[in-house]
Amino acid sequence: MSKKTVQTLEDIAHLANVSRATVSRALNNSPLLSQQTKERIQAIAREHNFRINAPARNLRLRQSHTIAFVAPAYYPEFCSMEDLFGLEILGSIGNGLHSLGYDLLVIHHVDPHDTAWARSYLDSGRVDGFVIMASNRRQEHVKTLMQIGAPFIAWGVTVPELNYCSVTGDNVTGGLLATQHLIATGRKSVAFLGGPADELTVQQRFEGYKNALQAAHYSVAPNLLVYGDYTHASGVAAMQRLLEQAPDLDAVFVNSDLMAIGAISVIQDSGRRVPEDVAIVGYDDLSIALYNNLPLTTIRQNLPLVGKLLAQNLIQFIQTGIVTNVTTPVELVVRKSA
Amino acid sequence: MSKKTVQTLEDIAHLANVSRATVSRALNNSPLLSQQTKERIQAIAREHNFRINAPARNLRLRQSHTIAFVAPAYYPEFCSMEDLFGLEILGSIGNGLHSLGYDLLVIHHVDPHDTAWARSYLDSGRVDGFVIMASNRRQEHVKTLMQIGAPFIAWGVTVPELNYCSVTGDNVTGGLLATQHLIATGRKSVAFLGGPADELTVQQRFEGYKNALQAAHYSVAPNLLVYGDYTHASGVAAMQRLLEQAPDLDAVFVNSDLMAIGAISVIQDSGRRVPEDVAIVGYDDLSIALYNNLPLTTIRQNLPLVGKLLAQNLIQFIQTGIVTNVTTPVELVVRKSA
DNA sequence: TGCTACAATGCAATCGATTGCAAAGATTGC
DNA sequence: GCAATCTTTGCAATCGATTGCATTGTAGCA
Repeated sequence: MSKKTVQTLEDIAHLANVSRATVSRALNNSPLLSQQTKERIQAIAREHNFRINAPARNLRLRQSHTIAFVAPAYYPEFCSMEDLFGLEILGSIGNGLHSLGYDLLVIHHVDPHDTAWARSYLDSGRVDGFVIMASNRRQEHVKTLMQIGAPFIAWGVTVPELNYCSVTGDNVTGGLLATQHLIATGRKSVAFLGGPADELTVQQRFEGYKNALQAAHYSVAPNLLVYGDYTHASGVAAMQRLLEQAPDLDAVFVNSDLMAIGAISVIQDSGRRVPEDVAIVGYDDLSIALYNNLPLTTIRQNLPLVGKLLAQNLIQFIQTGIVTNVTTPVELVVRKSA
Repeated sequence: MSKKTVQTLEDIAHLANVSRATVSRALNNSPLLSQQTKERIQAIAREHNFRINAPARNLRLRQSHTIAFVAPAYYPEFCSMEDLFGLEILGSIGNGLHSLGYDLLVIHHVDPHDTAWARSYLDSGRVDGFVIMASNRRQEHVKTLMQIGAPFIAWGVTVPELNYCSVTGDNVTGGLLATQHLIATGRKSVAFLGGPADELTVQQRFEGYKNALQAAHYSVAPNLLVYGDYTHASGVAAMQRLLEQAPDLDAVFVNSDLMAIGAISVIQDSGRRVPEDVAIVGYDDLSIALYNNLPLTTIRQNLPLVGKLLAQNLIQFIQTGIVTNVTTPVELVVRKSA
């Protein structure tokens, strides 16, 4: 348990018989040094297990090499789909950042109207930028961050007229794949249980749904359309409405796994069977989709890719100012519910 | 979007017509300053929305005010109960740390045999300590961290003979509550589907199970005992064995929600109904327990409290060296499966 | 040999907050 | 009135890494 004795550049400098400056250049692979010297010093540093002091470096360079993930507020008694989704995505962001030499800080933001939190983290030099989960409900965040000029990237469809980095799933294709699958398996009356109707995300999924129906010469019936807010409870309520409006439906494309699970319970309570009488396709492929008692057929977002892109593109923006808006692919995962 | 002009102590010092030193003391509430001066300076700082520069402070104080949460390795294709549990606990740790003025860094640790990661974070001054999820399988981590003298706190039963901080659920009571509930609702043959048999956690839950049985004058039958590894798949396998060994059981106390869900599917596939024919009690009360198609009766760990304690006690240890080992309460949550 | 050009390295200031010590000012006691 | 004491504040060194500029050393060329 010997305490580390080689802690600073100075220490390495002594060992190598050079100056601090040279060690610094060697470790940063500066072209000013001869290859030979660099290698010699790097070897010594490695040998002594040298780790550069982050606070000192951050102070000097005026950057923290740290990105904050702004987690949705945490309510133990209320767990929305976004919370679960956010948690599942966290890991892949961490991986992406790590390979770029950045650390991941998690901050729990409570009050969406509070504008001080971002400044506070930025001004104090603790983070270089933010990753936020931006549904429409959180557009506030986007606007706040834009206003204070904070570097950030958002998951979700870009708010029109605002120019910022984003990564979003291919919602149109998602809606298309889900609906095509239901049609292909012989369903005749396919309903759409969406997230909030005013969200672009939801409108895009609806477009995919509509396209698939039209391609199969199905009509888009208004009584087959309902909306929730991604939560389990809203899925239950929406499904109840749907069954009243269209008792003879035989399939539902649901905009989240959590709502899908709620919907399934309503359908089963009504005496119908899933998937025999009514087929269900969910969205996101959270772990609950797989582990649900009736494993969910669902649209999988490529979370590892999403996380990697969020990390890479944010850092690119910070370093170069280039704004990127990318769309990630989705795929259909067929399990038991459809 | 005016760029901040008041960035440093120096700036505040000018505004207040005092020196850097005085401003520093005022903000740190030093007793060396008169109350009047402190308030005046604090007011100015607040007014100008001053945030102290973290890297500079960290450099000078040789501490980062940041704690690392060591997340279990992230495998997109394999999501163990511990991963989910870890993710759900993350939020509450963050809250606990935040109220103590600490930040939360998430690090994804890949290789359990790699011993360099901890040193690396510590030596570089990026974090002051670690929170780890320590099941038996991860005892390696505990030993590694002890060896290098890293400050840390672990979730889980303490490894015997090692002296470190820990927080763990009241497993004996958990086992007791679950089993008592099953007995109280008239079950006659209550099985135990545990995690790994060599884990202390599991042994404690078994003790609670045994105590409840004995108090009700039930016998502890060896054919009612099986073990898994917390994963869904292992729950399925274990339940199959159980049904062979004891086809007439009418209740199972399962050591994790994920295994419970697997067990339920096996039971249903065998033509039995849950809870009518076989009652199931899970463990942890993860979100999947609530949202499962058949909502799980389970033992809830008080995650908000757990997170708070992990945060508080780790920081206490860092500051004072006091080693604490606390046990947090659990409660029975009755839903549909038992 | 003498001069220029350039490669390799070192010096020292800098980033911003903290703190031991010194100094200035206020108060008390005699 | 003056020294002694206490309160309040400032000076300046310090933490460790980076980098513009200066310096030393070496090679090339006439």
